[in-house]
Amino acid sequence: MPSRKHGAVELLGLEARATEEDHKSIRLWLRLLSATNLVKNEVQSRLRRTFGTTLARFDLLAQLERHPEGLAMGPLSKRMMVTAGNVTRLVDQLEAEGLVTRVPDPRDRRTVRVRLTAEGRRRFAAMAAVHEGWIVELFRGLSREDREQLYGLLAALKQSVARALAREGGRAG
Amino acid sequence: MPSRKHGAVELLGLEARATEEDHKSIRLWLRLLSATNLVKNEVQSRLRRTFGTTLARFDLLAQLERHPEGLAMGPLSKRMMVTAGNVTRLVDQLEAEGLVTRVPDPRDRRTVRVRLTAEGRRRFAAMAAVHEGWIVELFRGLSREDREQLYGLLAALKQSVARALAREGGRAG
DNA sequence: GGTCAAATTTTGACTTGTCAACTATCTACC
DNA sequence: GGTAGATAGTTGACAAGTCAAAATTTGACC
Repeated sequence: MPSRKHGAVELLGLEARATEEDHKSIRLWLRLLSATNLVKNEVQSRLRRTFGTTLARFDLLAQLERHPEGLAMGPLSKRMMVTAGNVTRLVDQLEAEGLVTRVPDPRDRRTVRVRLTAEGRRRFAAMAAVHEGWIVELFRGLSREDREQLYGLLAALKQSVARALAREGGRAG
Repeated sequence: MPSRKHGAVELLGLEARATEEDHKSIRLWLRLLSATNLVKNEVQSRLRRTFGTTLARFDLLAQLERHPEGLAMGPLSKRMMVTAGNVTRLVDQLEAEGLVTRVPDPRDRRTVRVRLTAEGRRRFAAMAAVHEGWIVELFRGLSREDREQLYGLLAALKQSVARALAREGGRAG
């Protein structure tokens, strides 16, 4: 039966191609992770050497700087993409250093708003300027078009993940 | 002096445009970080729920799987992009679980080669198949062209960072 | 052949992160 | 207005990461 044999060969071809595509997704993910780690490790090490601080603290200050009215722990942890328990302790430290304050919310006594102090704003501004220079330098090898394409593709990736999680969530909970 | 005034306006325009581009680099970096964290947090949580393991251990096993002859601590830590001190303790745990072994190198008694045990190979294979499915699903919303473009742009980014570090290293060390 | 610097791994002290359990408060409903 | 369940934050136990200092071995040079 030549037609059956032909069909089997085609099926095998399809399967091989699918597997090939799957491996490509893994390689893409590994490359995404390693590119990010490359930048992150470098920024981390420079923040430490130059300002004696960490990326987590810098990130926390950056979030607060964009919200002068302050942010509650919950939203703050969402924006930082870490758990609330982690943020609690970061805020403890930054509060002890005098860079942020906890302001009780009169409307809801469960929540606290975290705000930059004047000193925190001053210190962050100094670091942010230098930090921006580092990033510009590290990304300088990409053309403006490359940067814009990458920016767009990362948005598409975030959407892709969000949709996958929605499918998952719709099924399970 | 209209020409001088005109020049000043042009200069201002250039500076504003430069600052604009700088901010775009920062936004690109933040988006890269958040896209990566999105995937990483999800994979991390699934590895935990499904297999009771962590991304660090999974990654370590994955590196060893690609090197059946074993890897010394140094190269292993470079590939995982973490410090050797960290890898020492991860290997301690995986060795205690019977998934890897430390093999002394007869050529150089300072180094140890870390290898997968049969059990380690078996366990990793089971996890890797499921893991690949997760990644494929999370990246499914990107077209094949998008994935290939992203793959290329991430390579360009890694090169850009490497060149920036080389410039830096050439100057400082 | 001895010494001194470089390389490899480990260890200790610390920060960042997770999860699960706990406390306190709020909201909705009876 | 009292109770039940959801929501906000903190805490404890632990995993994963950092750096710097120690221990051991190697290699090169005099």
